[in-house]
Amino acid sequence: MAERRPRKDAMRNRAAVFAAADALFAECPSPDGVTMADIATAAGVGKATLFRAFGDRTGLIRALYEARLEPLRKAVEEGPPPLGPATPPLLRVPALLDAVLCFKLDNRHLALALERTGADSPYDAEHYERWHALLRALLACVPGLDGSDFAAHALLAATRADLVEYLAAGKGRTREEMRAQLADFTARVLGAGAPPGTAGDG
Amino acid sequence: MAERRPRKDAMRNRAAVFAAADALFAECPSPDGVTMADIATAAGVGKATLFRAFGDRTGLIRALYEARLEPLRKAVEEGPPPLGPATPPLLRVPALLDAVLCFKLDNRHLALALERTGADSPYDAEHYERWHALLRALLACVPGLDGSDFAAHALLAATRADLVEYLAAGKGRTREEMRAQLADFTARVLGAGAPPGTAGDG
DNA sequence: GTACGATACGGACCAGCGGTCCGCTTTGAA
DNA sequence: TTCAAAGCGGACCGCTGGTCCGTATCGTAC
Repeated sequence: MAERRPRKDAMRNRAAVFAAADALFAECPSPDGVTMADIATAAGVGKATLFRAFGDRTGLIRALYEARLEPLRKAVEEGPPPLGPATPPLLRVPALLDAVLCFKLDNRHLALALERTGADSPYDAEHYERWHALLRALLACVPGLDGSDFAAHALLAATRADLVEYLAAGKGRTREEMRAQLADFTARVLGAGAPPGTAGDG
Repeated sequence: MAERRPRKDAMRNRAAVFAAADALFAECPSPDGVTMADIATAAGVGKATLFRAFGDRTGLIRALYEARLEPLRKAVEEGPPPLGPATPPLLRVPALLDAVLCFKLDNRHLALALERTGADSPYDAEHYERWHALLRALLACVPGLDGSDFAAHALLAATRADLVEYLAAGKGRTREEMRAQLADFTARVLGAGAPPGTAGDG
């Protein structure tokens, strides 16, 4: 076994850092307002500890984000409908997008920090690939929908963190308004191939 | 007269800075790799000149971007169809989005630099408001399309610079592939009312 | 309980960035 | 030619992400 369990204090510090970072990002209006030194101080650890544990700022944010995302990921991969795998595509796609939107609303600060963390494209993140691959596969089942690959990107782009932030904080959109609008848009994309008369709901 | 013409050297320097910055951003893979000092050196001016002329880094990038965008803006506001105002909405919307996509492809470096310029949201830029307002107005004419406001945001999000960069550079998509896919997607959004005579699927 | 090697800690430290300041040069009109 | 004002530019500053190394802590073998 090359695996060696980390020391207790290391684990405790890791948890403390997560908590502190989460709180700080939540408080601060702009992710850039939160420095690594801030996080270290708030967590009661030294700066070097952050970098040792997470590599760099991006690594810390990403780790935190993925940790928060974990429940949703699990619900999608092995949970019950409408998120889980047993759901038919035409229902699952809107459910997925709605879940992503809600997650971003609930974790705006983190999503924002992640998506604009310096030089890294948000599209390089592993979880994006996951969402995209899944969505693409589902869209491929939709009749008449050409280019499911791009459509998946486009639909996910509609839930970009800074757009969500802009609409929610800047434009005062409520959560339910945004959910309804995204659902409308999604239905529009999904439903164009349906023969007239069958796609009744609005 | 409150207006006083700027001095010759000031104008010449401004032009030199534009040229240098454009070239540097085009060369450098990441916008962050281009520093203000780099631009100043390449333009043959002092750093302070940059800040005096443009306020800060964001101001410089924004000014450069808007300058490059100017022809397109004009074409949209007073040009001939399919971009100009005389075009019926169902034709103009795809034309606009295609034009935006092409612009971002042609100016990837600038668009990327602008959209992730530190703390500023790309949605605060004036030109975004312009595009959105226009698109929204056009979408409002599309029968059966609820939520033209959000739909306009979502369609524009499909042309985000980092997505374009990701698809073009990372995934090797050609220009024409991307144009076609965006056109498909746009048509899908526009055409939920069953496009006449098309046997599209298959 | 104690001694000891490995592991992790943390604050001083560094390079590089955006942004500012002030003495000097250029400009253009009298 | 003169001269005031507009503009210039490189030294300078504060702050950031990131690193280093002496030191404290942990887990273990005795």
